[in-house]
Order: sequence, then structure tokens, then C-alpha cells
Amino acid sequence: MATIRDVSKIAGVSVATVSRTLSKPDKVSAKTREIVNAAILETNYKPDILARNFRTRKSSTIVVLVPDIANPFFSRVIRGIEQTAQSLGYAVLLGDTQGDLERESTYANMVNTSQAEGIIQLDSHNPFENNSDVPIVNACDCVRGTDMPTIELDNAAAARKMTDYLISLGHKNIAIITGPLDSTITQDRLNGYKEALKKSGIKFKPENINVGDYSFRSGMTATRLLMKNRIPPSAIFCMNDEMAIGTIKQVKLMGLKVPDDISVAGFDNISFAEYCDPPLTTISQPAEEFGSKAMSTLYRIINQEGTIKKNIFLDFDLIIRNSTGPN
Amino acid sequence: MATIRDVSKIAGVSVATVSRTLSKPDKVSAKTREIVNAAILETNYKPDILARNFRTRKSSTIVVLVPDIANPFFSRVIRGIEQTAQSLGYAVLLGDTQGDLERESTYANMVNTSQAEGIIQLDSHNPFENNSDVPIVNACDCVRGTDMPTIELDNAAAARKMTDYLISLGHKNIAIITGPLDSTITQDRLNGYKEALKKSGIKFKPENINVGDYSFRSGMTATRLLMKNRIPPSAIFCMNDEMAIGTIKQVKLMGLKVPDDISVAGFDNISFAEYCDPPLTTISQPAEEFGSKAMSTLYRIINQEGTIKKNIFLDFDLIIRNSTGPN
DNA sequence: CTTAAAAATGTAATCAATTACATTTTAATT
DNA sequence: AATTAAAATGTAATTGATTACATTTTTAAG
Repeated sequence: MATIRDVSKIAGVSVATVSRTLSKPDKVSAKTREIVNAAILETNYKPDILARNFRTRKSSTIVVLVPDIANPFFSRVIRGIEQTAQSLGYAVLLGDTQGDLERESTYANMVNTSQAEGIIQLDSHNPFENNSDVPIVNACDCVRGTDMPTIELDNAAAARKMTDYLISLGHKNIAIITGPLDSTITQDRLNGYKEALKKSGIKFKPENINVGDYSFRSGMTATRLLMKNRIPPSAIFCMNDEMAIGTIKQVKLMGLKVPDDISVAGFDNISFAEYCDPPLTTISQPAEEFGSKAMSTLYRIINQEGTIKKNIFLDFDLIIRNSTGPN
Repeated sequence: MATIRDVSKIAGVSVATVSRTLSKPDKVSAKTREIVNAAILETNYKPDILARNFRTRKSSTIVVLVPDIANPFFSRVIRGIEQTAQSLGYAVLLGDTQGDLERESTYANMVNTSQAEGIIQLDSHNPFENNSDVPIVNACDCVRGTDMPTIELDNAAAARKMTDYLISLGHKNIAIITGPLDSTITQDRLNGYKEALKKSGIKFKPENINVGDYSFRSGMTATRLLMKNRIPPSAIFCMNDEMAIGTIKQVKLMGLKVPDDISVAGFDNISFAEYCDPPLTTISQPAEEFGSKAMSTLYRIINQEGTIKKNIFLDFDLIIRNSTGPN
């Protein structure tokens, strides 16, 4: 492999000039630039990125911490991250934590060792005990009470909107299948749900809450339990689309019809939501935008450019399809 | 940040000893090891990975080239890659190419600049014009006629099995919705389909082939066209589950029933396949295993350990659900 | 107690780029 | 033509770990 010295020798200039030709071409005269570029071609010189990274203390790499890459919502977020990262000259290291704190901190520490310049955390957990000065952005499921910048949805408002909509259809006994209770998203959405009930003068019943884990199966299980309530719900609001699809399956399995007997609503608007039967009423989230906003914010933090908004809220939409109907 | 020299000064040993304590502790006496470790704790020393990478010419990083991370099959493959990579001490750089050759070669070149030690390519395309000596493994959709090791399915056999099964149900007019024609997977599966027809003495009709792009929508469009055939098919075999789900939707939209009027089969066995209505008959592929096998093979290539099997074939399964029935 | 071999440790070069600072060349002005 | 400022280029230090080779210490054998 040719080094910058080989190039400089052939071009008859110093290594500094070669280096400048590559990184600050306007500091080099047109004539020398040509000579150097010719020498680069001749030697097929490729800068050694490891040497450059080492010298400049920059890896042009960021780490994404994601609870599960196979989750269709997260994989879209990551697509957004990757695209923006690429356009900003950054590479994306994938840290699929599977909820394991040890794996999370292994990846998070890559910043301390300069392997990565920053972190995008998609889980509601601060990977650093005390607020550190590591560049980090928290997206999608965001922790409260840290000074990490966040890219989030107004989850309470979204859940309120969905609950309001179900109430407007005449439902009074609305069950909710949540995500894990320690997640901020779950808490916010639960609050929104309760607020909407209260506003409409509907009494909140604890038996109408069931905890899931975002999987199809947990949607089915939770539904089975909810339907055993003394007064079974006439509508079930799930905190993601997979659980809602599990719910639809379970409801059908019990010989009931969606939405005639029971309305089902989801959250996320994954691509499958439009194709299940009946198509799913849900809240759409701009998944790719979460990713690109998180990446561009992280970029500004790393490079200390412009001002950083502490909390960025993205828009959601209530997507009404046929899984919900009048009570 | 403390350097290895700070540690060596405090421990009263040479930098070589500190380095050895970290990388080859058995070459250091127990006593010195203790002293050095104490000094490491005291200084909170973390080895500078950039310096180490530079010196050792290793980045402990590999690149995954994937056509689309948001595809649920690929995201599972990547989960398998990531898990195995982590256990082997490698980090995974995500290269979502979106089918763009330029982005692909940008990522592929990271190996030439030592940013990555190897590549896992999930697309049927050789990112290097001429067979290079870059460590690379080709998984899932594999190119023919290169010397890249592959991790693949016997796609022809799988398609044959599915077609045989449909024939065994009494279907004679079986349509197929393919992926892009330049993909090896598509070609192999198409061959398997044709072989099965031939074996059963069924004449292959070109009008029964329609090309899709693996999206729900293309499944719908292709189905609409196929149903306009002079003799519409009684079964439709789709080369992935998304298109099959689109097909089911379109069939229902036309007022027909699955499987009573038309049988629909998919490929991949993504998690939704079990939850759509009716549940989808499909071919299951060991997605995570594709990933882990690809990673462990790449590891052996990079580190020149053991022998490398040129082509590894994984098992598939015909999963019979309710989207297919007798003609 | 020697002596040889093995184990432990130390010295200093090395990796390939970047860049502060020094020097030379060019351009502009009088 | 002389002077000065600006632009271009060069010199050599620097980054932090690894490691070949040299040296010292320990262990084992006679």
C-alpha cells in the first residue's frame, strides 16, 4: 500500500502538501494540486483512515443503541439514521442490546475509547450513570430527568387523541395493552389514556390495563385475559401495532368480529398495519425522521455547530382504518 | 486521558509491561500484574483503541452490505450477524445500500482503507469488479461465478417443494410473483418452480409469471394483472411474504376468498406470516443463522483459522398454514 | 555454587497521517 | 527595483500503543 510519503516523493513535494491537497485543496496552488493528484493516481494511494483517525482523534463513527433491530419500527428509525449519517460522512455502528445493560455499556464505552464520536440511544435508559459529556441523543423512547437532548413524540397527546377517538365512537369500556412499565413511552401513553377518560367523565378501571412486551404473542395473551373481565372491553388500544395484530387474531379466535364486536387500535403505523385484516387504526410516527433528526442533532453536538434544541417533538397522525367502529 | 506511559510511570515498569499485562497477561509475573492493574485502576486508564487499531492494522470491525435494513427478513439476519460479531469481539458497521451501487462501493472500500476487516454482502452482487483478496462472505442472495464463499439456501429446491405442494393440492394453473429478475434468488426459485411443473407434466405458461419488487404493493399489482389472464390462476406463489400478504389483500378486494377461490403462498416466514388472515403458507428460512454463519465464516477468513467451506447451505421448511387449500 | 535455560522486563523503533511553525515563493504596491 | 504582505510549501514533531530485540532476573539442573 502506497503511503503519503510515496506520493510526496513521486510528486516531488512534501508530505504536508500532499496532505493539504487532500483535505484543504484551496491551500494548494492549482499547479501542485495537479501534480499531486497525478501522483496519487499513479500510486493508487488511499489515505490510511486508521492513521488519520488516530492522529485527528476522530473516528467519524457513531453508535446506535437499539433494543431490537428486528423490530420493524426501529429498523426504519435506523434506516433514517444511516441515511443521514452517510450524507454527513459518518459510519453507523450497530449496537443491538436486546435489553441487556452490559451489552449496552460495552457499546456506550466505545465513545470513551474514541472508537465512536457519539451515541444515539433508542431506549429509555441513560447508558452513563452520571451525566457525562459524551455526545449523545435520546430518540423515540426518552428518559426523563437527564440532560440528554431528545427526539420524541408527545406520546401522552397521541394516546389522548386515540382514546378520544374511541370515546367518540361511543366506547366507554376501553382497555389498554401497554409496553413494559419502566419505559417512558408506556408511562406517557398511559397518562394520555387516563386523561382522555377523565375528561369524558369515564371512570378508569385498573382491570382494563394489561402489560405486554410489544410482541404479537403478548397481544394475544393480554387480550385473552382482558376478555375475562367481568365486563369485557368494547375497544382495545395497544401500544404498538404488533400487539394490536395479536389482539385482532385473538379476538377472531374467540369467534368475535373486529370491529363489530370489538374495536382494536394500534400505535406506530408499521407497513403491515395497512395490510392486516381489517386494516389497523393506529397512530403514525415518522420513523425515518426520528432517525435523521437524531443523527443531525448528534452531528451538531459533536461538531459544536449551531444551537441544540433540548427536546424536539415530531408530529403524529391518527390513521383511521377499519379495525375500529362504533360501539 | 491517561496513556500507557502514565500507567507505566506510576507502576514503575516499562510501557511494554503494561501493554503485555493487558494483551498477554500470562507473559507477566503475578506480582507485576497486580501492580500494573492497580496503576490502571488508579489512573482510570482506558487503552486508546484508535492508537491500537492504527498500530495493529486491525479495526475489529466488519461491514454489512444490506439492500434494505427495514426489510424484516434482513433485519433478522443482521441481528444474527450482530450477536455473533459481538461474541467474537467485532463491531458491525451498517451499510444500507438501498440498491445504490455507489453507496455499496463506498462501504466496500472501507476494507481497502483498513476501516473494516471484512464484508458481509446480503445482495447478489460482487462489490469488487475483479475477484479481490478482501475478506468477504456472500449470504442470502448469492452471486454465481465468483470465489466468494456463500451462505445460502437451496432456493430451487425450496421453490420446487412449494410448487410440488401446491400441485399436490390439485392446482394446475399456478402463478408466481417473482423478485427482481437480476437476483440469483429469483432465478433459482423460478427454476425450481419450472422444474416442479415439468416433473408433473404441467405446461409452463409465461403469462403466469409476474415480476415484483418484494413490496406489499407490488404483490397487489401483480395479482391484479395475473387475475386478468385468460385463465386466472388457482394458486399464487410469491417469492416473499410481503408480496403474498399484498396478494391476499388484493384477492379479498376482488371479492374472492383465500384459500377457497385462490391459494396463496409466500417465502421467508416472517413473523407476520403467522398473524395475517388467513395465516400464510410459506417457506421458513433460518434468518438469524444466515447471519451468525456468515459472521463466523468471515471471522475464520479474516483470521485464517480452520478451513472455509466454499458454499454453506442452510435448511428450509415448508410451513403449511391456511392460505393454501385444495383446488 | 555454577551454569544454562527460561521467564520477565526494558528500550526504542515503528505505524502513517496531520499540523504548528518556519521558510520560500509569488503578488501587490509604491 | 525595493518593500511588504500574502500565499504556498517544507520541516519535523506528534499522536499512543505494539513489539522486535536486548537485557536482566528467576528457576532448574548438575
